[in-house]
Amino acid sequence: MYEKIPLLFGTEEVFVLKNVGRKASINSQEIIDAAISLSGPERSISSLSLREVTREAGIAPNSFYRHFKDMEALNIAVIELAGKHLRTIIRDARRLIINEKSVVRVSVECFFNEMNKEGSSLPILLREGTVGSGNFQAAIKDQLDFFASELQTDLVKANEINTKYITEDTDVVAKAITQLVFAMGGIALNAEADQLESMIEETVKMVKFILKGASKPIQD
Amino acid sequence: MYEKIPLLFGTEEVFVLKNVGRKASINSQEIIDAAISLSGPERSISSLSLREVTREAGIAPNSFYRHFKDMEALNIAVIELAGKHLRTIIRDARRLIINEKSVVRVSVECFFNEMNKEGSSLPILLREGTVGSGNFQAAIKDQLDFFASELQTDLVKANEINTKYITEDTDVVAKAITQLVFAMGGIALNAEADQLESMIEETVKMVKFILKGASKPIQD
DNA sequence: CACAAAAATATACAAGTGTATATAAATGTG
DNA sequence: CACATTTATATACACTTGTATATTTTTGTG
Repeated sequence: MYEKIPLLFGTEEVFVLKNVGRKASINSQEIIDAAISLSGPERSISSLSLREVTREAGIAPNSFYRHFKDMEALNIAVIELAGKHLRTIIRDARRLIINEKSVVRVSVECFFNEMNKEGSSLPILLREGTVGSGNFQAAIKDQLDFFASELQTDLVKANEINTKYITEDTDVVAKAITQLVFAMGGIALNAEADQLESMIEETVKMVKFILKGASKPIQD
Repeated sequence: MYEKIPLLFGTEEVFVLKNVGRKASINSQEIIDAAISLSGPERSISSLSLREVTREAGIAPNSFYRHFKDMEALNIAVIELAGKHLRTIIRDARRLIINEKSVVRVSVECFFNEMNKEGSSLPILLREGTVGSGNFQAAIKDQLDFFASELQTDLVKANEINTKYITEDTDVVAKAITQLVFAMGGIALNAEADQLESMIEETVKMVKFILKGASKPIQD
């Protein structure tokens, strides 16, 4: 798709990528969307066949290779997309936290609501557990670690502000909350819509238990 | 394999199952074992093909049908077996609890150790997350609910004995601990052997946080 | 308008799949 | 020993899969 064009830039020779020939009419995103729409409660992303995905995307099987090396590459791309999605959700959730509602409740509610939106990529991150190729699993682990790491940062900050209690072992607490919320989210995916509210309530309780259990009064 | 034999038993007609014809030389257990040995970190049980399993078991593909209706039936049988396995482990763990070591530590250690034994069916219960046919997922959910329910019973008992603190919301606490231990177990499956000890330590901490966070002093 | 380059498709093939049907092997009973 | 009955295998078929190779379609550039 691209051609390297040498240019003299000052004394340095640089290259510019130049587009020649036919423009790509198939978008990688369309393939990703097809994979997401095919995956569901009964179907994990890592079990989809190349032909299934291209069929859903409405393209020829071989066209796939212009965009991804193989199915593993596609699956990892989907996971990374879902991770990005997740981060924007949580960032947005923080903005909603004015003062009255608890941080925990707002975050969990955002998480669960976003997860139930049509075409969301979040469910994939929750469903795909601990199976798949090594690289695929590593990609999922990276996203969870990312989530946990941001959460830990928040806990540390909260410790600096709070004047009465501090949270111990912020790394373990962040990991525990992450695992728990993701596990509960995964269950909620298969639950009925009318059970969602009570599952949110349960998850909030669980997270609060962890936070309370990991806190101790400051001694001075 | 069996023939219904009508018998007059008092005034009631009853049936006795009688074995005629060829004795079964293929054991269902062998097929189950084949499935377990084929599943691993890179391969979920629900993604195995019928022919793969029969090949591993050393039998003809069609012989499979004498023992299971289809792959879903086999997968569910494996899950139920793993569940039984899990229950005996936890029962044994309780016997080990004399007094010095904490209940939490002993249970978690047993869980993690058993999970790493060669040919253990436990990993399947941890790996297979929230994908697969409806019946298959329901089978997994049943096992986790069973685990959580036993745990809740223990918590209620502990409340009756303990004279200073009681645990609130024992159902939510049991569910949280179950989800957390299973999630951590799933991660540990893919971890290096030398990280196992620290993961046990982390899990113990997490569970204690939940228990502590859900407890309050008795007021009289 | 040619012409080259890239994108997308068409065709093809070997390998694997679930399972229907037919056959063979093994076993208890008369 | 037959004979019925059940277990297990053999063969076969239609279908799906990943991908190699060849071809067509589309586009930018001279």
